[in-house]
Amino acid sequence: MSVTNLKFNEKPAKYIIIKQHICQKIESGQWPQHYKVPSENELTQQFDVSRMTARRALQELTEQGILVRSQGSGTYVATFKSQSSLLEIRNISDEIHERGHKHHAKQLMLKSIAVTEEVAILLNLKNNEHVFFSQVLHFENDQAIQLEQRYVNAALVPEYLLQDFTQTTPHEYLSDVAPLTEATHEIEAVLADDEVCQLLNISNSEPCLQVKRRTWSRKGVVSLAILTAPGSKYRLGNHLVF
Amino acid sequence: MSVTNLKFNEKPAKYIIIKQHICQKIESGQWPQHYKVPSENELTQQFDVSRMTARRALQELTEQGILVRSQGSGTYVATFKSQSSLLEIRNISDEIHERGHKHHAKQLMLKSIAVTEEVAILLNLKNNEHVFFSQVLHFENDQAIQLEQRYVNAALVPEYLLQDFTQTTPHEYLSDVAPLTEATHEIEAVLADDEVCQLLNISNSEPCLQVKRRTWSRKGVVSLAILTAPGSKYRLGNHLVF
DNA sequence: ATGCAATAGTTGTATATACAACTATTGCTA
DNA sequence: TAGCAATAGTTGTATATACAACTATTGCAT
Repeated sequence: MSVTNLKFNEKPAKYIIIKQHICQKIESGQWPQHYKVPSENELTQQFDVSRMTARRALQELTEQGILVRSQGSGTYVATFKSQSSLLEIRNISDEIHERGHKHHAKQLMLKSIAVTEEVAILLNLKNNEHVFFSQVLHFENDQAIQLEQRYVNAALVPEYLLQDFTQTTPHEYLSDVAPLTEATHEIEAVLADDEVCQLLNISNSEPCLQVKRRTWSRKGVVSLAILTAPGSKYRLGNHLVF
Repeated sequence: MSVTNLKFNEKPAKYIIIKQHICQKIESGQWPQHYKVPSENELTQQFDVSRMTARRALQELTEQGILVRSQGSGTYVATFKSQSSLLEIRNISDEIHERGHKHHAKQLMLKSIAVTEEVAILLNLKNNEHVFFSQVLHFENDQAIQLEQRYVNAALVPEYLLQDFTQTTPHEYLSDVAPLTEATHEIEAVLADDEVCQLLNISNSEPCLQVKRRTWSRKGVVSLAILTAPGSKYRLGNHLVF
């Protein structure tokens, strides 16, 4: 959660000092997740700066994912501390689209099931609670290239919203009902199980990229999506190194 | 390269309009890479806004990686167009460190070799030109967990800088000589070849995450690093979904 | 107690201004 | 011609201000 961007022996700019102060509070644990940080006006007084300078500190930390701001309400410590941003990976469907390939998707099922132990942990549910489970198979030029398995927390999402996942990403169908605040992802190289191999028409020795995406609203974990894709290369972003 | 963040039928804010205008120029190809975009003052006049508003547009596009700014010189279209930021993956060494595991690394070699065809393409060299090649094996609690193979463009980096890669990332050893402006990454699931399997002490059926990182200076591609890691899970960042 | 209106507080957008820091060019001088 | 100084232009930091948009609370009226 480093903030400094300056040479030695130079006094950092005021907005940098405020950023460092806030980061220190968060790193030390004094300001936990969801803690309401001082408002722009309070920082203005504390650090004897103009509101625009205090604002700049809050805004940059928000862009870094460390804080979350809400107009009319305040600024809060984000649920997960930000991490150094070195790489980016883009939304897989976007990537396919913009490469000019012909993309379509087919929803194989949508039903209510009892969660497995692993899914229960990731969705923060008790064993055997029910979730909505859907499978969507994505095609590129009529070849299956990615399987999406989505588990949606039934307690947080009304059933009538759960219909067609072939075109929608979570924030598209949930934004009104339960605003998503964050998403976490885990990426891993795996060998798919037999069922997935069959759907994707690959052998069980072919390495696949697997992305587990969890989306959050303020009420808890809303959904878990497991994306499995063989052979794909993903071009990652191009942040400036410094 | 979408910019909009607003509801339908609402007039976007002025700084959003300027961002859209710039994005449109870049997307259409009218403003190619390294094109010098209008200065803050020029945008101020063109759009009849204050300098701070024009500045905000340029600054946000810079944070998105679409533009690059240089004090005293100007603002330029970045080398690679930015992509929608949905995921982040953090620097692998950082990740290991912060998990509290004991990490160390061993440099297996450093020598000058003729490039293979694939490396030549990625480094933008001709076949059989020479590069510096190093292999660094990373350990976590004395177990090999990642192999880093780095190819450095000899024409852009003086030899005396190439010594110990076990502790350094590219921008640490290159920042003075050839400022790195950008880094691109490709991520893939692979099966490692026999040599790599032996170094990492894994079987040749174990899927590995492989990240290819290319770093750039203004003079061209500086280095290619190929990171191969079996079994690892990488926690990805937590950008707000919206 | 419930519902609603007013209010205070917070973030969002926008302007105008000033000076500092840095870069690239111009033009002069040796 | 080569080197240096002055200069114009650009981005960086910082302040002061105004109003808009939104939220949460307070307090009143029913």
